[in-house]
Amino acid sequence: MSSEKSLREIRLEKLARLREIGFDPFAVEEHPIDHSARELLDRYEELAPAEGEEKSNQIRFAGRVVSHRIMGKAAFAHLSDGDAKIQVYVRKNDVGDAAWEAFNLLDVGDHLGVTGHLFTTKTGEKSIHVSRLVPLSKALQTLPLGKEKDGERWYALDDVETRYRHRHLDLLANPEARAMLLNRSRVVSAVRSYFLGEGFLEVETPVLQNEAGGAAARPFHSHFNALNLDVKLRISLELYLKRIICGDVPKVFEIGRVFRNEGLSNRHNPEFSLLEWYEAYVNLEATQKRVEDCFRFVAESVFGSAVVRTGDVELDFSKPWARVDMLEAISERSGIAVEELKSAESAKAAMTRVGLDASKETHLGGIIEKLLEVFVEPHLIQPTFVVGYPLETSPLAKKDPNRPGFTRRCEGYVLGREVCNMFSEINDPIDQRERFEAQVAERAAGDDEAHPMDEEFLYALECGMPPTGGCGIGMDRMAMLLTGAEHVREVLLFPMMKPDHKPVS
RNA sequence: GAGGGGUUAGCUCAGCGGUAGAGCAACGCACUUUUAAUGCGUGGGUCGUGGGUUCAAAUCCCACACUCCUCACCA
Repeated sequence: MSSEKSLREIRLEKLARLREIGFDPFAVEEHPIDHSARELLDRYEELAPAEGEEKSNQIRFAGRVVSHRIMGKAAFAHLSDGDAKIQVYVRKNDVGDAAWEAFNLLDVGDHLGVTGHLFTTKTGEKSIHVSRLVPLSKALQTLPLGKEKDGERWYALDDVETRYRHRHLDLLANPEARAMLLNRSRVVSAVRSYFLGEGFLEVETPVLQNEAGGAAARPFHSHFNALNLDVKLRISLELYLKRIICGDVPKVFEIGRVFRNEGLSNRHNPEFSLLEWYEAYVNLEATQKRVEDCFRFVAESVFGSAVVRTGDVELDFSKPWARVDMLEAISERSGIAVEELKSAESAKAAMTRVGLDASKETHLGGIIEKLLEVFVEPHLIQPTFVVGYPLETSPLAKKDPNRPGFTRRCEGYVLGREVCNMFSEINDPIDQRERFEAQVAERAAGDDEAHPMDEEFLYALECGMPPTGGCGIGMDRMAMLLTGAEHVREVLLFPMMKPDHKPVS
């Protein structure tokens, strides 16, 4: 576009002029910074010089020019270091003719380094009185930085597509979006430090696999040229991690990207970060306790409190989570008697009676989970564990010895959404083989998400795995609920987007 | 995959058959404590892409692309 081209050309001309007068911004390699903008503002009393001592109390700062006001032979600008911004005051007399011209050649978006002393303007704003300035980069594009006063903002970057496709613009222009993304990273770091602090070993297992197992999902397919081998991208971390347990590493975890070839939604991105941990010699209840500890630790270390406010809800992670029995919860919310959920036939009839389509259901477990999803999940706002999952949908969880047809499995819910899935891992290789065989039969019957047979994993179990508790938490969903994000894309730096055929501005 | 909304200047948006608009940003001049700086002046658009209807299309119709929302799909 010609107008945009001309804006860019104007900036290129300014760059050329900067170089002519000895201020080539791209030739500069460094500009040490004594304090962040936030520090300068917070520690102003301590850092500002006394009257007459300005020259011996110089500080260095650098940041992006986010606004500027030039008034004849003096000028103001705000420099942002991303976290906060501070005003700088430049006078022609103080910096000299060449630097003054250089300053006048700056645009919003450029990076500038300054040396000067702290002072307060007539209107009361803590600022830097500049004695020396160094342009550090020239932005050739105009940046969508809005104007701002007293927390009110004008003309900021709002277009969702631009925010996701050009995330750097979002990061530098939208403080709320930036905070969410940074907090997501802090959540992941806090999770890692929790498990390291608890004596877990962090590992990395293969992304490229012959068979993608450990979850019910369609995988992505790829090809390894050197071995002429079709491979799949992992859909979970589970089976490799349990093989490490079989190697007598009793506490192990991984935080890694997994890939599921499924739809997009406000809670689904095809690649997402999954945390899984496995702990030998502990039961389901101990794993639940770990989930509680982990959430409390993360909330406290990232947000400073175990009580997190998100939207208009206060989530309390300081207390043990509520525990509800799956069938009882369904019964309570749907009016279906627990007795009706004992056989596929009666459960189907009940499902139809409450107005749901039962025609696609092939087994009791699927019906029960569907009923849970419809009737119970939306009500689980405060942290809640739903205990007792059906055998058919839990091919890797130990059978509940006291309850035929059910397993020692539990899922945690917060804000009406599943946040974690944990169970006592099957360590009986004969049982595990039977479960896989049942899954293979379902796959043969047309369920392309049924779990494939994994002989390598079975061999490891045959070599002996101790009783083990394991759990998986979607890190993106965890970040969403802690940051109050409504869309998973708000906690992903670069969410999945179709190729854009429009010219890049 | 289905339905609905959107795509106009760098950004945020208005215009919805009759010569493409505003604010901010940009450019010029003035201004050595301003802060959504101010005053005066100036430039900037294949109106998402491709067809069609019409004397005339940003505007109406069709197709396509991207996008958002809802639904479907989604241990």
